[in-house]
Amino acid sequence: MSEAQREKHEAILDSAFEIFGKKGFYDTKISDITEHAGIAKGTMYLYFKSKEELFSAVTRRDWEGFLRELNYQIKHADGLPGKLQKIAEHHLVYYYERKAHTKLFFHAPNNDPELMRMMHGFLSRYMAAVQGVLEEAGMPDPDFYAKAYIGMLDRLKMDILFEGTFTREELEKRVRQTVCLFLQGSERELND
Amino acid sequence: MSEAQREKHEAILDSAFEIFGKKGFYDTKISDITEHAGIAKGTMYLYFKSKEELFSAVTRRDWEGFLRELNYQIKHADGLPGKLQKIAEHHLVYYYERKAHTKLFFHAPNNDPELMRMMHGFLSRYMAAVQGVLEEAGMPDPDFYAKAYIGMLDRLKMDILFEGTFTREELEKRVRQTVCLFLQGSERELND
Amino acid sequence: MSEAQREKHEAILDSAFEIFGKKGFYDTKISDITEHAGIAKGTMYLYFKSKEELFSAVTRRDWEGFLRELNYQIKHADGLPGKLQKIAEHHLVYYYERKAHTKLFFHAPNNDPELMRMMHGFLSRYMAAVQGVLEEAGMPDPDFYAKAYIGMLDRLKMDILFEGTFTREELEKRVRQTVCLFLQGSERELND
Amino acid sequence: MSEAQREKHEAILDSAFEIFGKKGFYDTKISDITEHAGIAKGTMYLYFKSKEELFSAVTRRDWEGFLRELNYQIKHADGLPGKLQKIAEHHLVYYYERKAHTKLFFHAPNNDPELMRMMHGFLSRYMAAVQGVLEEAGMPDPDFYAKAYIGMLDRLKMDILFEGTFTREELEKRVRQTVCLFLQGSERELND
DNA sequence: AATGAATGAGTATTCATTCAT
DNA sequence: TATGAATGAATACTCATTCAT
Repeated sequence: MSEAQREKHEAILDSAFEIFGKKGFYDTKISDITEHAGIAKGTMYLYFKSKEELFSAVTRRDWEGFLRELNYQIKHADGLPGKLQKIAEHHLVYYYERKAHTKLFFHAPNNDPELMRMMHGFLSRYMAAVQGVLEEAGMPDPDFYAKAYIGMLDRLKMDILFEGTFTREELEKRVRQTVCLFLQGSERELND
Repeated sequence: MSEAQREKHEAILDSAFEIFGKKGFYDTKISDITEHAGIAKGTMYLYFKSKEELFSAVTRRDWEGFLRELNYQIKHADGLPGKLQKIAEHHLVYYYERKAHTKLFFHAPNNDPELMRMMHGFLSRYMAAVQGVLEEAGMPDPDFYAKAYIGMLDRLKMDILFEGTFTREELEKRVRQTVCLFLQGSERELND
Repeated sequence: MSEAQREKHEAILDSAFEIFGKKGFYDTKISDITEHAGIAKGTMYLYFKSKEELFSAVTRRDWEGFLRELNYQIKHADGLPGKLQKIAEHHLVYYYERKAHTKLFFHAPNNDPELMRMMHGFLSRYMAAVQGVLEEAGMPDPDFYAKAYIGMLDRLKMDILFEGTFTREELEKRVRQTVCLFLQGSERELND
Repeated sequence: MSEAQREKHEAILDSAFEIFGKKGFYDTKISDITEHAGIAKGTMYLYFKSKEELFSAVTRRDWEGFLRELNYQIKHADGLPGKLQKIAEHHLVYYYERKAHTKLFFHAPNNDPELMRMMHGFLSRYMAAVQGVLEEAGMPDPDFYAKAYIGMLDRLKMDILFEGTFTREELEKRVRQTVCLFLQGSERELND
């Protein structure tokens, strides 16, 4: 693939990310994307096999970036609390930066087994990364703890996505609270 | 509405729960549901305004049952740990019993604002119930803690839904672990 | 048919005249009419065989009234000009009084051969009445002249139906002009 | 639009004129038209927005031809009687040639405001042309006389459309009679 | 490589009519 | 007679994908 082709490939992905993120999979027409990219409808099919595959490619690029950055953050943080904090921060900031593209996560194609498999793979890699951190620290049952940690983060992202007024400061507070809850539990907060 | 009508209304909901749960919203044809219910296509429209509304009604009935049972469990449990345990158990058992209907949760109509609003309402009521338990126990920032707790449970349900071999025993273990993590944190598990 | 039945029969026709006249054949639902008449849907079918037949019956009643009155007017007028004037007056006043029911004339069922035949019959009787007047006065080719006269009137009714501001005075003026044109032609109006 | 496209556009209009004219708007399926034109169903929608718009386009093309020819005839005729004769001839010949397409005029879509507006516009242009002829000849109240003249013609066309045996000779006779009636009236025909 | 005209499968919904009560 | 719940036929339109140029 030539340099020019690589650029067109990226341009299509950029447009698709924009439009899918704004209107969702089903409300997006191929022509919406190709017009936004300034190319003909047929051209998209030279680069991607189908609308579903284009959506998959958008998602894949996004997730690969997520995981690359995640692993970088984990590698450059020290200690379990430090690493957990970076993980939480990364998770929440990621969605904070994609507030305008929520439909990418909530209006995906409903019945594409290929996409399902891919998403499952990404979640596994995310899981594995967190599990690795916990194992390294000597945590037993890292599978359970990793899932629980990610679950917390995933629920907390909701406010970020759908509450227009959520600030970066509140986000940082959530990060600290989550790490603290995960490590020390909530009991110590109770009035005896 | 007569008794006979109430029964037909329920019968349609039962069929819709079955078929939507098995094939998802988009892959289900109205005729699939009405044939399964043994009625004519037009009859469905005497009871529900549209396919979307039928899906909403199925979801609503299910969620109302979820919340009714949840509140019952909370009321009849004692102490914070006891109540948290019942909440976790309820959440996970609910999905355990609906393993055969996963599409109900993952293949809903993508862009029905009415349904979105309704789901949001149910999540709020779920949140409020958990928050109430935490507040009662004197927990500060109950909003944050409730979200984190529900997040953990929601992530853990995934294995239940998609891992065919998940047993009731494993489920009970997950419940105990979750309560323990939530109250005491994970740090104490570390090998120093 | 009992008296009560005759009354219900008329009540249904009255409702149908109202609703068909306001919304047209295709945009009128049987239930619109029966609700307006305060009866059940099925009851209509005890009095009329179908929606088309109901429309036909409405039209028939209206036309029969038109023709009855027409013949009465013709009988009680003297001389050709007098009779022609009454005919014109009757035609235009008839539509003037039905300004609120235009859809009865312009949104009839499109493909009901029965109705077509019936309408044709009424037009023939209308024609015959006018022809009779002309024949009586010794007019040759009364078929042609009757058609021409009715054609003029029918075109002139349009303003009455669709021009909201049309007054009874203007209507009377039209009547006089039409009779005059028909008898004496337009040439004498020319500036030589 | 390329030459090939212009041709396809016309081909669709031709087919639609045929089928609408034979079966009427409501009894014509889009697939009837596209099959007759030898194209796919979707292709029609590349050229026309909807079934209604296609019908409008057919009607428009037909009326534009009618008005073009009308104005040509008027321009090339001399004197009021000559011009009136050409108008009558044109009106009646037009329908004579469309005897096989009556449904185009009597089974149009019932409630398309766009089409109503368009038809109104064409009638106005027809009116204006006739009015122009009368005004030019110094006729007072040309609005009334134009309407009356067109009304006569419009009623006379009926025999042409629905009487299978109507000949061109009879048509010419009707034309002469109509002009004569319009100019000189019918009174002079009376036996005193 | 790029184009964009042509294709055609696929389905929710309405409402006149019936008939058991 | 009157009711009204149940029926089921019937059809326009969209848009992802193809392929001749």
